Amino acid sequence: MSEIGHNSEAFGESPDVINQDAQGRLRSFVARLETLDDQKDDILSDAKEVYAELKGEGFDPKAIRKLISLRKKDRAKVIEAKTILELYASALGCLDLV
Amino acid sequence: MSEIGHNSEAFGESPDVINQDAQGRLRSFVARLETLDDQKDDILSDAKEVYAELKGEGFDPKAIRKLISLRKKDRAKVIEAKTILELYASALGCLDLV
Amino acid sequence: MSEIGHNSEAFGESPDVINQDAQGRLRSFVARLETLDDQKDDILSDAKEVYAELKGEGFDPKAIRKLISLRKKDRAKVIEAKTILELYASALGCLDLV
Amino acid sequence: MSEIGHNSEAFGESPDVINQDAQGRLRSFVARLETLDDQKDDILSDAKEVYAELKGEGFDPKAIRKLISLRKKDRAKVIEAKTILELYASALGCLDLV
DNA sequence: GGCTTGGAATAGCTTC
DNA sequence: GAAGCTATTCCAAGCC
Repeated sequence: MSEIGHNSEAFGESPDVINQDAQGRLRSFVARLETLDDQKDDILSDAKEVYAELKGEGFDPKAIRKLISLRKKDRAKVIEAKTILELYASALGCLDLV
Repeated sequence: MSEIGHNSEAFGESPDVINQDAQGRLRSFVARLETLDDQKDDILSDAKEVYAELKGEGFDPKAIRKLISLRKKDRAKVIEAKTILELYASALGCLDLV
Repeated sequence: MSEIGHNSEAFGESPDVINQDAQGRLRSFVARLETLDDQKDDILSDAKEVYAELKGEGFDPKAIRKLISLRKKDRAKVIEAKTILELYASALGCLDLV
Repeated sequence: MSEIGHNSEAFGESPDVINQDAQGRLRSFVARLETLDDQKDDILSDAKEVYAELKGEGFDPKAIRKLISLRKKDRAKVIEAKTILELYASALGCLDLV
């Protein structure tokens, strides 16, 4: 393991200097990413509140999640999935379950 | 079973109808949630760019993902660490001794 | 799109039909999976009994669940721990130095 | 924290003796539960293989999961219905008819 | 019986 | 484009 933070002898190309530079850039990248992650968590938290609110008004959170998910998904794919399920159920003779 | 937005008092209307008010609130909730979801997608997109950038500078994206994940877990772990001791005592059936 | 068990080549038959062979294999797969699922349920049932028993002896089931979960994670962590060091080096862009 | 494993002065009722006993029983319970958990993991692993296999034959794993889930729920309902019937028959003193 | 936690499944991104 | 890994989502079991 090479000692990080040990500034070796004022040479511009020594491995340690490279590491120190890399370390600085790494810190910067990590900071940016963690900031973004925090923002994402805030948004998820907000969404959670909205779900709590609508639940408080008597709506079904689960149903609304599903609804939003469906709106986001491609309609064609939804239909295809349903078709396959019916196909298999039919093969098993339990179409009534679908 | 009581249904929100169900306006069938003494009317012969279909049960599958929601009143105007509930419909409006539902639209509002869905709009808010979809806005939040869009923002989340933007952030994920930004993070993606950052990963592309750091990769371009020779860093390993996978490793940095792991790093950030570990840092996040560590922060979370400190918070729950205080409960573990009690938990162990409780597991031994001698919580009263702690 | 190629569909397994879809025997409609040049026939006017419904697309929602599976051929005999595919149907047989499907039945077989489902049977195997349902057998496995039954076995899993038996095991979960046994575990439930153990938890009831230990609760009867004054232990805290919730704590013990947590304990077992932590032990499982620990074991997993030990296995991956050896990769983390390389990962950190990699994150710094200096894997070659390790 | 009380020192576990320290057998204090040969008294049968000291807390440490109680703890040692509790510790032994705890170990036993944990061992039983972890064995069961291992078995469960084996079964899940087997199921995973089956899903991989059927996928290899062109079936849609997701659809089959759904199908099995539906069949399971259905069976549960059938069993429940039968139970209720027996319950009523029993109440009417005509269990022999069921 | 709902609510909350934990585990399993799915989907998306990454790499080969 | 297929396969593995990670992250999110979903669901069910457990507890109050």
